[in-house]
Amino acid sequence: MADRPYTAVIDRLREVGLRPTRQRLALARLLFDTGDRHVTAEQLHGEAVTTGISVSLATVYNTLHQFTESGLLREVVVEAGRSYFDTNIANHHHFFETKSGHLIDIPADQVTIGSLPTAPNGAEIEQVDLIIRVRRRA
Amino acid sequence: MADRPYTAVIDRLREVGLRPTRQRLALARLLFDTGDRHVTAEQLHGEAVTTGISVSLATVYNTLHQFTESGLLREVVVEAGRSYFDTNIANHHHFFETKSGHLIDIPADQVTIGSLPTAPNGAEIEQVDLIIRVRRRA
DNA sequence: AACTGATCTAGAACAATTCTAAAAACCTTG
DNA sequence: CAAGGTTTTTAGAATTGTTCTAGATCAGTT
Ligand SMILES: [Mn+2]
Ligand SMILES: [Mn+2]
Ligand SMILES: [Zn+2]
Ligand SMILES: [Zn+2]
Repeated sequence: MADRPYTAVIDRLREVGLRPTRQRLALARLLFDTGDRHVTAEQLHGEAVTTGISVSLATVYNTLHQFTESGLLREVVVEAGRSYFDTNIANHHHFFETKSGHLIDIPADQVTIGSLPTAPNGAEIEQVDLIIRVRRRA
Repeated sequence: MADRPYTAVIDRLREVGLRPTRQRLALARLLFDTGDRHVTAEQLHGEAVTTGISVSLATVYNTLHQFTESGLLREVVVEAGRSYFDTNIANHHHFFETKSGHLIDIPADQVTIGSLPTAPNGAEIEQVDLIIRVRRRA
């Protein structure tokens, strides 16, 4: 990843059928080049701008949704007015720190969910979200 | 509950320190007189208006939040742009039908969550939300 | 009935997100 | 390597759900 740092990301986008445009590549690097993260659209847009990447907020939204539909990201809903996007697409759960709005991963093997009820009326389970809301003590 | 249908609701509001005003009583009856329900503010406002109850949307929001703070309701977050209020305050979980936006209760005893990880860094667990997202098959 | 704080209200304001339609970029083809 | 068709990006307007504001109304007390 030293002198051709984009090839991996380019391939990844091609695999899911998304053209590797300048803004998708830049956003992908912000998202995937460091470890797992949980970001909102405005956060990511802020980072891009700070990093000197010129990209519109509309494109950030478009890209986050495209990445989510392609399985590169997962959307986590914990607050009514805000969407988080999670670069960790492995099966896992979350602590949500109500006050700060921080999400913390819980590896799937640290939680045992047994005996799930069957989905109602021939519906199909898409995802199981476990969110543990915590409050930091004063 | 036949000829003095409001006394039960009045007492319930008094217990949590909320004055039994005309609009709070009317909304409480819409919420609690039939079985358990999951409603949004605008849904409830619509119902009130349809039933001939004159109440502003701001009051519906105020009331839902006051009821939630008082423990008469519980808020359920499943979609980024919308808040559901749940009249079932017993410990339980939810199916969420993505397409229709319907919530279906899962009694707590139908799910086994074992071995929860300890909350991070001296934080305190406030609530454990399990949401099973389902898609109805065509 | 008068008083006083609580509550209600219309409408403005707000925050996050989505939409629009025109410009720019991308990729294939000639 | 230019032209052409398609996809993508963009600024700004629009939309949605919710919250705020400040004046009017109401509930409970005297
Ligand atoms: Mn945000
Ligand atoms: Mn709604
Ligand atoms: Zn995560
Ligand atoms: Zn419920």
